Amino acid sequence: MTLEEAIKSSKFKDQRHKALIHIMYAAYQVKTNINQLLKNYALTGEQYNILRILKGSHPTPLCVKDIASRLIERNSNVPRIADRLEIKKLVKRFPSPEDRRETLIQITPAGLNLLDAATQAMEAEHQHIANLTEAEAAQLNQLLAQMLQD
Amino acid sequence: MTLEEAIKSSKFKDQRHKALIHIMYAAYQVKTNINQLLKNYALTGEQYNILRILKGSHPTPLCVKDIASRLIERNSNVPRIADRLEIKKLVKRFPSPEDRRETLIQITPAGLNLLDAATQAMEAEHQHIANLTEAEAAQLNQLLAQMLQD
DNA sequence: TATAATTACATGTATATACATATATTGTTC
DNA sequence: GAACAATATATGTATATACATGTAATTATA
Repeated sequence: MTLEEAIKSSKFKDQRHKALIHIMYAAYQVKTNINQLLKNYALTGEQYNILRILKGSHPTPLCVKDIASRLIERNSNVPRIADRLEIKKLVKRFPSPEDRRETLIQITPAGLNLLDAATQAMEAEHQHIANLTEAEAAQLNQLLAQMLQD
Repeated sequence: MTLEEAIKSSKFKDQRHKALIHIMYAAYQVKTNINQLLKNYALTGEQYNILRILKGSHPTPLCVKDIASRLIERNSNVPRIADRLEIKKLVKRFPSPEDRRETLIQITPAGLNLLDAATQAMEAEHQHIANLTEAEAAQLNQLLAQMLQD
């Protein structure tokens, strides 16, 4: 479905205005697709993102603020998402011995297993979602980078 | 800030994978920017979107499902967002005389005034956010449309 | 070193998202 | 027209987002 069909409107002030709406529509489509896929693993998008970040540093645990600094959506509430991961025993949590204000979070073997399975499915899905050649994707990345620079 | 700086990572499988993350990052930046601006009008992004949709059909009211069908985020809960707009007297709500299952929603004069002020600020902001020429924006739109097709 | 400022995290509240279920109304079929 | 199916909205629950506030630990400073 095109953007115009999706929002039943084609009244854009100009191409730049349309591009802003288009980006939000594309992001929603991508997110929805990913969330659907992750339901097979009983994970939400943010839970998956946090597991992926923790795997990146594994076996070194990360504190809450280091996880937050790697998330796109900075206002996600890492302590509460970690609560849910901990209940499912996908991460464990313990106070930092060096700075007892910090809570260190580490992915468990169960977390690694689930993440690997989800990531495999995700990569297959990514190929399906992004109907672009590598050259086109590179151009899209260049335009997005330029748009966001100030 | 570039995507890589924002998420402290540059490990992408390929350009297509990066493009998906990039789109979600760009959308987040745009949304955050817009939400900040709308705080001056005590509106959330979704409240603004619904007011804009209602203005589009004004003075004809729209039922809940027609509003939902024009939103990018389809799972937004229109009845509850309408609750909040109604409390602020920005919309009024009444059962449809033709089909009493439907609730018709209409933007009030106060809603129109607030929306106009917010929209004016929004348009100025849009020019600032999207650091692209019209030709570049058109190219971005083309790439997004292609990415989302089928 | 006592006090103040800062930092890190947890928690509270409002809103939104995602989805399931309930209720009222309308449409369909026999 | 009665029974059933479909539709429209409302409501309930879990999670996430956005932001304010509280609390403990650390750092800075007088």
